Order: sequence, then structure tokens, then C-alpha cells
Amino acid sequence: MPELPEVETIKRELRRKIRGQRIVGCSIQRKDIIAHPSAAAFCPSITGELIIDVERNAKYLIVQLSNNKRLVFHLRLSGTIVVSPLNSTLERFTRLAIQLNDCQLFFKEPRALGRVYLIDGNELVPTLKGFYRLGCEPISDGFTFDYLKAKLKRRKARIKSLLLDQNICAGMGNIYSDEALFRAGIRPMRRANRMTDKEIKKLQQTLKDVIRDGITNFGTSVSDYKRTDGKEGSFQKMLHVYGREGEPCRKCGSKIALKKIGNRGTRYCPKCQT
DNA sequence: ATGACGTCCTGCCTGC
DNA sequence: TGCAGGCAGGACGTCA
Repeated sequence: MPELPEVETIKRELRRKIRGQRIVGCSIQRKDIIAHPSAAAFCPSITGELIIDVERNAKYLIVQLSNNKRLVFHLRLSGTIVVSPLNSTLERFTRLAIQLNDCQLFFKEPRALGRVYLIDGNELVPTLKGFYRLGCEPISDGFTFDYLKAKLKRRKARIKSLLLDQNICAGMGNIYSDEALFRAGIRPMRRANRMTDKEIKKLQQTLKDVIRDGITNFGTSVSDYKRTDGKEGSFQKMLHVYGREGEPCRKCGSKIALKKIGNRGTRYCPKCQT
């Protein structure tokens, strides 16, 4: 599923492929994918605009348009963005197609949970609540030991659940949370307020490392995620716990366990993580 | 404010 | 082979 490294990969590829192009056409295959404004108003509002730049904030992909408009994509669980030649036919599960000067974008979303928003100037989009209250990304300078400690102390929720909280670790998702906890040697069900300074320090570092490694490897292709040319990322080859339940731990040989924490499938090594 | 849990959505996998 | 049912899970709403 697209987490920070996957969205960063898409951002970098789009920046290279579509910056400076103009939107010449738009078609919506599924209306409820357009969260704001109405589906009827959407295409007319973006057609004719120039693509100034492509950015990312946590898991949100932001396409800066001319006239101070921003196109915001949230890929949720299964969203992908494909860059195709202009004459190519719509790919399966395409929910939105945007034609540019010399290529087109397909927003594909098999599970139809992803959303697209158009923000006009400084307008506040009510359905984009999470976007306005994101915490620090693990790879940002602000993601220090002190920051993480302040966010975790007095919280008695399980650490795994708090890593998924976008107000604490912006851009984190299920895969990288499990991997960071494995690298830090911390059990996902541990209560945040019971963690030592040493453990928080370690976790702060492994969160940074795992996200950086994910980006270096162009993301994790385990289900739907693909790069904008349809190719796979490669971080799935380096996973220690995610998707490896029942298989031997690469460090100690114990069977990787799978438990539900906060209704999320959570993988960990019962021996390496304490 | 916090934490637990239900809901959305639909392709895919499992089991009968 | 075919079908029903369960599962996956990010964000958000609801409830205690």
C-alpha cells in the first residue's frame, strides 16, 4: 500500500515526466473518487492549467497548477498513478484520466477508497481534514528524539497504533511500522508510555532508516503498488516481518508471528522483539 | 483528550 | 467449476 516511500517515488517520477506540461483534457470514470469540488466542476476547473511542480506531504501527492490551484491525490490502499502515451486506452480500474500535452495520467484505484481533491488558492477543504494536521515525517529534521518522546509519553496506546497516527509519524503505514519495530527490537504491543528513552531513541532512528531505505528501493510492491511506468519497487525483497508470518526470522530463525493490533495485521518476531 | 472499534470499498483468496 | 464469505487496511466517525 502506498506509504511515504511509495508516494515519494511517484512524486519524483511525475516531477520528471509531467512538469511544465498543460492539462488539455480530463475524464472521470468513477465520480465518488472526486472528493472536492463536485465531479461536474472538477474537469472544467483543471483543464487549461499548467503543471508547475509535483510535491508530497506525508502520503498526499500534490500537483501544483497555475493560478494557485493544487491537485491533491490520496492513494489510500490500492491507488496508483500511471503515465501513459496519449493514444493508449484506459487501463483497468482507471477512475480518473488526465490528458497532458504529450502523455496522460491514469489514476487507478481498484478498491475505490482513494480520493482526489482540487484546492483553489487558500480554500479550506473540509473533507481534507487530516491534511491540515499532519505531524512530522520521520525523514524530516523535526523528527528528533525530543519530538517523538513528547508525542509518546503519557500515551498508553500500543506503540504500533501510534506509529500509524499521522499526527505523530506522518507518512507511516502498516508495512514500514512493522519493519521499524523489528529493526528497533520492540514488540508492537508495548504501551508507548512504558518505553525507555533508549528504546525511543532507537525507534526514532529506525523509523528514519526504514523510510529512507524504502525510498532508495522505489517502494514496496506487495499488492497493488507499482511505479508510474508499471514497474515494481524493490523494498519487498528486504522485508524482515511484513508478509512473512509463519516464516523463519532472518536473524534468529523463530517463526514470525501475526497478531491484530488496533484492527491492523501486525507482524513481529517473538524472540528478537521484546 | 484518549483509545477502542466500526465503516467505507471491492478484488481476490479460501473453502465447501 | 462455481459461488459465498471473509479478508485487507488508511482515515475518519462514534462512543465510552
